[in-house]
Amino acid sequence: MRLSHYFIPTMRETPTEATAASHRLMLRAGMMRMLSAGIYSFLPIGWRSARKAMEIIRQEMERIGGQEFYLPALNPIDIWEETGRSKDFGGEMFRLTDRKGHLHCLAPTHEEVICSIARGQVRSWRDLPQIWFQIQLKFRDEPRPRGGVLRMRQFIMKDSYSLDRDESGLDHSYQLHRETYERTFQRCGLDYFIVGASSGLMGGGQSQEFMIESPSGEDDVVRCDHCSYAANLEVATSAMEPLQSGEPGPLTEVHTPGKRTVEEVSTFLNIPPGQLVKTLVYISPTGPVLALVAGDDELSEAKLTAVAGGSVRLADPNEVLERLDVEIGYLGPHGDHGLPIYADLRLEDAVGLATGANRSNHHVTGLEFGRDVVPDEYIDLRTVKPDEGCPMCSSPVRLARAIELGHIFKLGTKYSEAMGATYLDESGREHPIVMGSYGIGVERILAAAVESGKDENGIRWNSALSPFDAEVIPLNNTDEAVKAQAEALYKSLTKAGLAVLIDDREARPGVKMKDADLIGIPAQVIVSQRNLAKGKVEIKNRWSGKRSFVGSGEAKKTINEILKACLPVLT
RNA sequence: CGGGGCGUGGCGCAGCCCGGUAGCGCGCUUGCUUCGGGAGCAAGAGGUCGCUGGUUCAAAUCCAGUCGCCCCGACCA
Repeated sequence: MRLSHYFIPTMRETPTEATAASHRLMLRAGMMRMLSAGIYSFLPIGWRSARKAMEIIRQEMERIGGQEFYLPALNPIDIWEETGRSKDFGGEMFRLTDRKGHLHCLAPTHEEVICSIARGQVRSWRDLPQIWFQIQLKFRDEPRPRGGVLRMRQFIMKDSYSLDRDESGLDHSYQLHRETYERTFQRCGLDYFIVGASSGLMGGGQSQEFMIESPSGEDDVVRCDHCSYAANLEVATSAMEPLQSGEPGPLTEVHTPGKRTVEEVSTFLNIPPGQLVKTLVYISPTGPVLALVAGDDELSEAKLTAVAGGSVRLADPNEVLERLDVEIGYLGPHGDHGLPIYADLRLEDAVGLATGANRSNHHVTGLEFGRDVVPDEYIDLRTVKPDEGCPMCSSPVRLARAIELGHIFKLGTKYSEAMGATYLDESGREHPIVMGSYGIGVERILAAAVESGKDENGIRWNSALSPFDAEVIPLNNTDEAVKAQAEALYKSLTKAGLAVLIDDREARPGVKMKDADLIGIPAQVIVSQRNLAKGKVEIKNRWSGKRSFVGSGEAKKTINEILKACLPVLT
């Protein structure tokens, strides 16, 4: 392609709204432009990279027998009503009405469409297993799009679905995806890691996320650098020390005027925060529940969700007052509230604790688990903090920000049961199809690659995702000899099968070199009077900055060496 | 949803308090010179000051509303 006629609107200055590094560079390098919050247009070089990422994904999916579909983004709302997810997604789903007044939505994911196909066409155990995938637009009305391409309202996702006859089939399909995702991200050159995760709105069982560390990320992860333990903060555990109990004693009410928070009560009563109990009221699908954690711990809503049987939200102060007749800040778990009680593991057998007295301006001391409070269940409810012991090896863990690149789920039969997607086994008995669901964010691959390869001059693409293999740069194309050699190189390299860009613009050398570094193509072929006089062609490796001076006949070989050096390898 | 910030040529910004000719840098066009890390000189083009309404002789500027965008937060009793 000729830069004189190819549309790459680079920017010297960065639009103010871009704060994430990948966002800034993708705008400056002319890869994309924003149309509206969370909605971006891909420009030619951005789209070339996106296509390369999608092609890697496609090859890896086909390698495990995945079959590519192209499913509708516009869905009748009916299938979403069948599974109850119209309600679950709520405002996050774009909805519209057709001219006949029928409700539709723009699909945020495609389990329902897959099931609607499967229930009509998959009849027999002989039809299973299947792996169906697509690379398609997804629509989610995110409350807060951000980070450029990192959280969008319209984005490209590779989503695949496995259909199996039983759990062991699902295990196998899940494992295939796990392996193929590893290959995919390795081929994209991303330093990913895998974490155990909560399955959120998708429902179902086991789930893992493929993450990459980045300050622009939105997920908090716990990582151990000593062993390989890694987990989303929502579900991470640690080798936590048991609660340090206070002195055992009788339950005693104390006057604590105006002291509501753990900090205030702790200071006022001169009791360490760890010997207080936080009593939280959550609204679960089955009604309000009490959740208890130590005063110096924070509750993980994801963990509570797992035991409460559905998404939970903190009750607001008025709800608590109406329901329990206690002001928040003075709530305690003792006394008969008539609600299910879930207590964090650290509280088991703890004695001599302080908590609210269930009466305004009063707390109690001497609270004893087992005597004053008998929780329905002791479970892990707390959020891990930095430097706590790794649950695998006890070394201190650290917290990091990460971008979620992909997510794999074992769905089970949630959707197939709701939508009647069943098959008949050998003995003629009907069973729901056992499903898995697996996603990869295509734009996030690009953003992650840009972030991890960037330097102070711009993007450094690896060969796998680079929009072009080489850029020929005639530094002074008013010089006929320079121009002639550049053109000759452009033609011969292109003929040799490389994707070549030539900067044939009438621009000054500095401009061309700055733009080339910004765009980040791995090999730069610099043609100039200076090099010509020496009978050499200059080839710059964008990653290392190293320049080689070779005869024009060796240019292709040198470029191929650079491309090879910049090509991620499977480990 | 809550808080904060910002909307002025393609991009980055000033002007707004204190109402009166819309300005700067980059980019763009033309010419000449220049040509290895975002050139110099000269001459140009380009703006309903987000939108609506109000106050006023007069509004980018003051007031009200509205839309859009960015950042932080989203209840831890």
